[in-house]
Amino acid sequence: MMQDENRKGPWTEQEDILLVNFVNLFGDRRWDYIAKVSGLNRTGKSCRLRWVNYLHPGLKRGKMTQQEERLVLELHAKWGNRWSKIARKLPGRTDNEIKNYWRTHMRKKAQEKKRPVSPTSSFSNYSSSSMTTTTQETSCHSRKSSGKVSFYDTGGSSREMNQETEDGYSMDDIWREIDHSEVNMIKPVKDIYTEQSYCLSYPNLASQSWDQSSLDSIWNIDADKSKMSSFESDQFPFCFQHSRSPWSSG
DNA sequence: AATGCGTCCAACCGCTGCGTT
DNA sequence: GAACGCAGCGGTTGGACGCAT
Repeated sequence: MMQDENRKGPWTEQEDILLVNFVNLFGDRRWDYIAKVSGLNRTGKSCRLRWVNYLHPGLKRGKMTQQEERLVLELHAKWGNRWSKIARKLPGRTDNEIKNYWRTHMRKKAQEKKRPVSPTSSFSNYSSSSMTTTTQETSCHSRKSSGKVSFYDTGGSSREMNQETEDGYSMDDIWREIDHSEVNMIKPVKDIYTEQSYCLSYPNLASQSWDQSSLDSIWNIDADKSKMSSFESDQFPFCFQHSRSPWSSG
C-alpha cells in the first residue's frame, strides 16, 4: 500500500543534501530506487528533475551569454522545441532553462508582434529568416495527442522528425563532457552566491564522474546495501550552499 | 510606500520511448 | 509480440522577485 503521499513542492536543503548523497552513491539512473531508499518521500521523477535541473555539479548558472542565446535561436530554428537536444549543445544548460528562456523571449516577441511595428528586438535581427517563420508558425502547429497548441510551439520538429539524429549521446555523456572538457569554461563554483547567479559545489561529486569501475559496483545491489549501511545522513561527505531558496532565508 | 505588472525559475503533469520480462 | 515499468521529454503552472508607476 502506499505509505504516505509523496512530497511535492520546493525542495528543502535537507532533501537536496540527501539526494546528492544518494546519487553519489548509486548513480543518476535509478531514480525510483533512489527515491525509495533515500526516504525522501519523493517520486523518482521528482528526484531526477531536481538533480538534472538544479543539483548537478556541471550546471552553469546565471544569464545566458550572447553566444548561447544565438545558439539557442539557431538550434531552435533548426530543431524546433527539442529542448533537450538543444540543451546538449549548450554545456551546463538544462532543457528546462532553455525552455524557460525561449518562452520568455517568445512572449516578448509575440507582444512585439502585436504592436504595429517593432523596430528593435535585438534577436529578431539575428536569424531573421528562421525566426520569422518559426514565430509565425506558432499558431498552426498542434502538439502531441492532446492537440493543444502552445503559443511558443514552433512545431519545428516533433518526435517523428528524429532523423536528424541523435548525436548518439545522452545527458549523461553531456555531463561527462562538461566535467572533463568544459571545466575551464564553466567554472561554476565559488563565491558566486553573492551574485545573481548561484551554484552548488560538490567537490567529490564533480570529480567523480561515473567511470566504469564505480558503475560496476553501483549496479550491484549488495554493494548498494553496504553503501547504505556506511552512509549516515548526518555525516555528509561534503557540503554545499543554496541561495535564493525558500529555506535559505536567514 | 504601496500597488501592479512583467520576468524568471523551479517544479509538476502527461505523454512517449525504450528496455525488460 | 504483448504487457509492464521506468526514464526522459516537452508543456504548463505558480510563486518569488524586480521594476515601473
